[in-house]
This record gives sequence, C-alpha cells and structure tokens, in this order.
Amino acid sequence: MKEGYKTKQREEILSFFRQHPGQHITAQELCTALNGVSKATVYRALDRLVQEGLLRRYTLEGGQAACYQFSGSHSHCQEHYHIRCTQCGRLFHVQSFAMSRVAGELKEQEGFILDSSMTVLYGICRECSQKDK
Amino acid sequence: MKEGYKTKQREEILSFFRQHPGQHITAQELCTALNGVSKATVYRALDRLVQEGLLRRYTLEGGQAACYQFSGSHSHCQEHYHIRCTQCGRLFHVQSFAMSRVAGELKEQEGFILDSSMTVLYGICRECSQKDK
DNA sequence: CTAAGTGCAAAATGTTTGCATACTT
DNA sequence: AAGTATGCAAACATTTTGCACTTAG
Repeated sequence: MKEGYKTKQREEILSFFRQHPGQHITAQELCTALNGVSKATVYRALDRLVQEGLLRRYTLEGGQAACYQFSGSHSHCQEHYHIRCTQCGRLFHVQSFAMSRVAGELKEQEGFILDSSMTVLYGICRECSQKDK
Repeated sequence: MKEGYKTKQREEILSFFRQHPGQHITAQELCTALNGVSKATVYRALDRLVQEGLLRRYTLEGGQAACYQFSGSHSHCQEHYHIRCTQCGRLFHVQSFAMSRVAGELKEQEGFILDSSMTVLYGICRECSQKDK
C-alpha cells in the first residue's frame, strides 16, 4: 500500500482536521486557515486523504461546496447520525437506536449496507418549526 | 399568494418534469432537452418551482450539480426513501417501515421533523458489495 | 401600462489540470 | 537520482447577476 510522501503541507492539513474533530470543513476554509498552502494542494491533499480513509467527504444539501471531516475517531462515533435543518442549515449529531434497525432492514431486504457516517437526515429542527408558527 | 406569470418557458420546464416523474434531472439536462430556453431562465425557473413546492432540489453526494425532481405526486410516495450506492452511484427507492420509527423518535427526542423526501441514505448496494469480495 | 420573465454575456464560485520547480526518500 | 508534491495560472463546471428587451396580465 503506497502511502505517498510526508510533506509539510499535508501535515498541516491533517493537523487542522485533528484540531477540529467532528467539524465539517470546506476546502475554502482550509485555504484561509492555512495561508501558506495553495488551493490546488489543498484539493489534491483532500482527495488523497479521502482515498486513504482519513477524511470523509460530504456534499450537504443546498450548499455548493463539499466539506470534509476527520474520520479518525470511529470508536466514539458508533450509532451516531447527522441531522440537518433545511431551514437554518445547522447540523446536529444524534444517537439513534431506530436507525440501526433501518440499517438491519435495508441489509436484509435489499442487501444494502448502510453507511451511517455518510448519511445525513434532513428536516426541520425544533426552533425553526416553532418559529414558523 | 403571488403565483407569477405563466410563460411558455416555465410551462416547458414543468412539462418536462411531468413527463419524467420520479427522475432526478439536472439544470444541464434541462438546457439540453429544451433547447430554446436559456440557462439563466432554467435556473430561475427551477428556483421558483422549488419555492412553490412543485419541485424538490437534491444535491447528491459526490456529484457536483444539483438535481431536481417533480414532487407533484405526494400520495403514492409516502414512506418512500431514497438510498444511494456510494460506489456505483445508483439511486434506489425503497419502502421502509423502520424509517417511520426513526422519524417518530427524532420528533419526540429532538423536536426534529424529518423530511423523508429530502433524505438520501448512503451505503453500498448488494451488487457492489458482492463485487468487492 | 406595469410588473415580471427572458436572453445574453459577464461574473462569481468551486474544483481540476498542465507544467515547471522543489521536496522526499 | 527517481518519484512525488507544490504553486501558479489557466481551464472547467455550475450557478448567479446586470441589463436591455419582451411578454403576461
């Protein structure tokens, strides 16, 4: 398994993700935060890190830019899903026991293996639904 | 409630969606199919149709372009979810009883109202997972 | 007549690529 | 030395906007 070279830029990028666990970061944000690293390098490094499984790539509904999240700490993230409010755009992390039942159902009935880390459930959060009334 | 004017272009676009129920169509595809309607008009019409609730907008994982789907026929779509294979990219429609339990759980515990029509579950489909072995 | 919609071209994003140069191993 | 990674600028792709012109009501 070829690992590629270890460069200053790549380390800076990885380090930024380690410092922001659980957060969803865009290429743009990285470029700004690490203002010594070029756009092209950021995109290339992100691709590589996703390939290697160190990061996850998300394309959030409504947004135009992809964002990335550090995926190092699997252990404490099990059975944890993302829900996002389509109105205010906020992203929440929730534990859902019912979702594991969905995963089981999909696997049995469709042979489909759900990837909880990639899935985002959309809807309206409590605050926004109260605001609407 | 202001409804806006009824124009030839808008009707052509809507008609295209009616002729392709259940399909996910990009702005690009519309421009090509309706080659008398300008890009700008397509985008503006799509925005308006989404506002009015006639279309749904999706941003599929991995893809770059947003796509739209006719949302006229709610009735026969209840309890119907989308699952998408992150490997081959295919999109499937499934009925899921367990998902309605998730919706209930989220509403009770988080006050979050799940929008099944916006949510896409990601994972690996049967064929791709067999191919991998 | 007035408000709203259209087309075109230009701009604004977000992402990828070609190529010469610099860094890792 | 050989193979990668980087930076820059240019190319792309998608979506948005400004503005003059047309059309619906």
